[in-house]
Amino acid sequence: MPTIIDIAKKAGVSFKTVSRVLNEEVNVRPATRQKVLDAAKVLNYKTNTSARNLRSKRPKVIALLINNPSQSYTQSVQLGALLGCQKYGLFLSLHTKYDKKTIASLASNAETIGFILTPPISDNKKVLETLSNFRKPFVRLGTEHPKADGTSICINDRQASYKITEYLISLGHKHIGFIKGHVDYETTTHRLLGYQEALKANGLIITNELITQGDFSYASGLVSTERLLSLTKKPSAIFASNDEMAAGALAAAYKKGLRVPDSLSIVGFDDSPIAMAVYPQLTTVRQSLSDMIEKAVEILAKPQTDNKNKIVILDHALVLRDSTGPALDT
Amino acid sequence: MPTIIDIAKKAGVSFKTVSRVLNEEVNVRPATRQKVLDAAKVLNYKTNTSARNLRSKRPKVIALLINNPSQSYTQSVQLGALLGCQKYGLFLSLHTKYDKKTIASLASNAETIGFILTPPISDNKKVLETLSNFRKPFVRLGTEHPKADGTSICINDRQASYKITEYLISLGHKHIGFIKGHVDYETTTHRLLGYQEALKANGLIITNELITQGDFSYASGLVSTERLLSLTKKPSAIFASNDEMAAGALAAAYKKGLRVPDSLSIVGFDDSPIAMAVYPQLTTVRQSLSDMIEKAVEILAKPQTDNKNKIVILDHALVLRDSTGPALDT
DNA sequence: AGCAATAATGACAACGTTGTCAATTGTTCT
DNA sequence: AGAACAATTGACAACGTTGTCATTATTGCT
Repeated sequence: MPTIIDIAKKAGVSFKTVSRVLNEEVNVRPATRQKVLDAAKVLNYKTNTSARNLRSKRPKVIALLINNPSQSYTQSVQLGALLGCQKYGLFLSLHTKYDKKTIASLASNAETIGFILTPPISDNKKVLETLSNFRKPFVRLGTEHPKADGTSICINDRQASYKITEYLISLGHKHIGFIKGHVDYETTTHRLLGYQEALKANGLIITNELITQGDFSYASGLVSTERLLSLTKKPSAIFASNDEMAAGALAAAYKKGLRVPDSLSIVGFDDSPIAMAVYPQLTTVRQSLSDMIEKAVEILAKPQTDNKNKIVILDHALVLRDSTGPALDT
Repeated sequence: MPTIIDIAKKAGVSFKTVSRVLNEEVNVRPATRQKVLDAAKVLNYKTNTSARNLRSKRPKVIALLINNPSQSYTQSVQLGALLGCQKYGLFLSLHTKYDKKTIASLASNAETIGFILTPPISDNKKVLETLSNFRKPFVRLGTEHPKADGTSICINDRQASYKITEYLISLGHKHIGFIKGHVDYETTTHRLLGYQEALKANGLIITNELITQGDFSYASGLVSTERLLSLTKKPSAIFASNDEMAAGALAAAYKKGLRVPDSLSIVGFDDSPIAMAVYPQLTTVRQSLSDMIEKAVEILAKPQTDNKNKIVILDHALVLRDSTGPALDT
C-alpha cells in the first residue's frame, strides 16, 4: 500500500504538501496540486483511515435519527449508512429517540460531525429547531422542503407519482384508486399531487371517493382496498403510496376473489424488499435508499462551504413487474 | 479518553504490560493481569481501534459469503455483520459469488481474517472443500452439522419446530399442514423432523399428503397452501418453514375466503420483518440473526486456540401473535 | 547456595497520518 | 531595487497502539 510519503517522492514535494492536497486545503499552487494528484492516481493511493483518525482531532461520529414503522426501510437505511461510514472511516451512532435531551447530548458531543434525519423525523419541527440551536450540520432525507440550515435529499416524488399514474392510464385504466400515506410525511402530499396532476393532464376526473387515507402499513392498505372495492364504481387499478400498502391491497384483492393483474392492477412505491417477496411481484417506483444515504454521509464527511438550504434531488425509475396489466374493457 | 498509558500509571506497570493483558497474551502473572484489568475497568478504557489497526499487521477483513433469495434475510445479515465489524474495528467484504476463483483470491489475501458463510452456502461442499485447502478460519451460519474445521452457529431448529407444532396442537389442531423449505438447506430437514416428532409425541398421525414441498419463497407458500386447502380432509392449521411462505399462505387463505385465524391458523419461522408487515401478524419462531452474526464476527475477531469443529447453539423463542387461534371443533 | 533456564516485564521504535510552526518563495508597493 | 507582507512549502513532533528486543525476576535443579 502506497503512503503519502511514496507520493511525495514521486511528485518531488514534501509529504506534508501531499497531505494538504489530499485534504483540499487552501494555499497550494495549482501546478503542485496537479503533480500530487497525478502521482496519487498512478500509485493508486488510498488514505489510511486508521492513521488519519488516530492523528486528527476531527469529529468522527455521524448520528442517525431513525424511527420508522417499516423494518425493511430501517434496515436499508442503517445498512447504507454503515457502508458509507466504513467508506469514510467514520462511526455511526443510531438513535430511535429524538427528544430534546437526546439530541442535545449528541449535538454537544465534540465527536459528533452531524446528523442524518429520516422521515418522518425529517419534518419534525421541534427537532429542526433544537438542531438549529447547536451549530452542527444535518442532512434530511425524503423531503423537498429546504428548511433551517441543513441539506435535503429526496427524489422528485411528484414526478415519479405522475409517471406511474400515467403508466396505469396508458394501460387503459380510467378509474384509479389511490391510497394515501401517513399524514406526518411530506412525501404523502407530493405523491397525491402527482397522481392528481396525471389524471387531470389526461382528461380524467379526480374522484374523491377513489382517494383513501392510509398510513403506510400493510393493514391500512388492506382496509383501504376493501373500501375501494366495495364502491359501486369500482377502480380497475389501485395506486398505493408505498409497497407495504400495495401488499395489503393484494391481500384484499385475493380476499375478494380478484386476480391480479387480470381483474385489478396494483402499483406500489419504493421498490422495497417486499415488492419482490410478494406474488405477483409489484410494479413500483424505485428510489435508491442506499444512494440517498451514501450521499448524506458524503455530505457530512466532507463538508464544503455551502451546505445551507441545499437540496439534492436523486433519480428514480419506474419498475414494471407483474402486478399491472391492461384494463378490462367493461 | 484514557489510554493504555493511563492504565499503566494507575496499575504501576509499564504500558507494554497493559497491552499484553488487553490482548490476552501469555506470560503475564495473574496478579499483574488483575491489577491491570481493575485499572482498565475503573478508567472505563476502550481500545482505540485506529491506533491498533495502524500499528498492527494483523489482518482486518472479514469476508461474508451471502446469496440468499430473501432480501430481508440478506439485509439483516449484512447489517449485523457491519455492526460487529465496527465494534471490532474490522472491515467487511461482501460477496454473492462463491466460485473457486473468488474464494481463492479472498483466502490468499493476507488481509483476510476469515470467512462467514450463510445458508445455503454454509452447506455447499465445493466451498467447504476449497476453504479447507487454504488455512483460513471460517464460521458457518444456520447449520448444526460440524464439518471441516470451522465453527457452526445455529439454533436448535428441531426443538423450535417441535415447540411451535406443540403450540398448535395445544390450541386443538389435529390436522396440521406443513410446508417444507428449499431442499438445499439443512434447516429444511430439521424443521420437518421437529414437526413430525411433535405430532408423534402427541398421538397424532403423520399424514404425507399434509406435507408439501416449498422453497422458502412467497409464491411457493401460496401454491402449497392452495394444494393443502383443496384436500378433502383440509388442515385447520399450517406450519410454513419460514415467514415468507407463511405470508404466501395468508394470501392463499384470503383467496379461498378463509379468515385467519378464525378458520385457519398459520405459523411461520424466523420472525423476519415480514412477520409484522403482514395482516394478521404472524405467530412464529424468533431466531436472532443479529446475535448469530455478531457471534460469528466475534469468533473471527478474537481467535482462540480451539475453533475447529465447534458448534455454538443460540437461543430461540416462540413469538405468539395474531395468526393463530383455537381449532374449529368440526 | 549457586547456576542455568525460563517466565515476566520494560524500553523504545514504528505504523501513516495531521498539527504546529519555521523556512522559503512570490508579490506588491514605494 | 528593496522592504514588507502574503502565499507556499517543509521539518518534525505527536496520536495510541503493537512489535522487537533487552532486562529483570522467578523457578528448578544439582
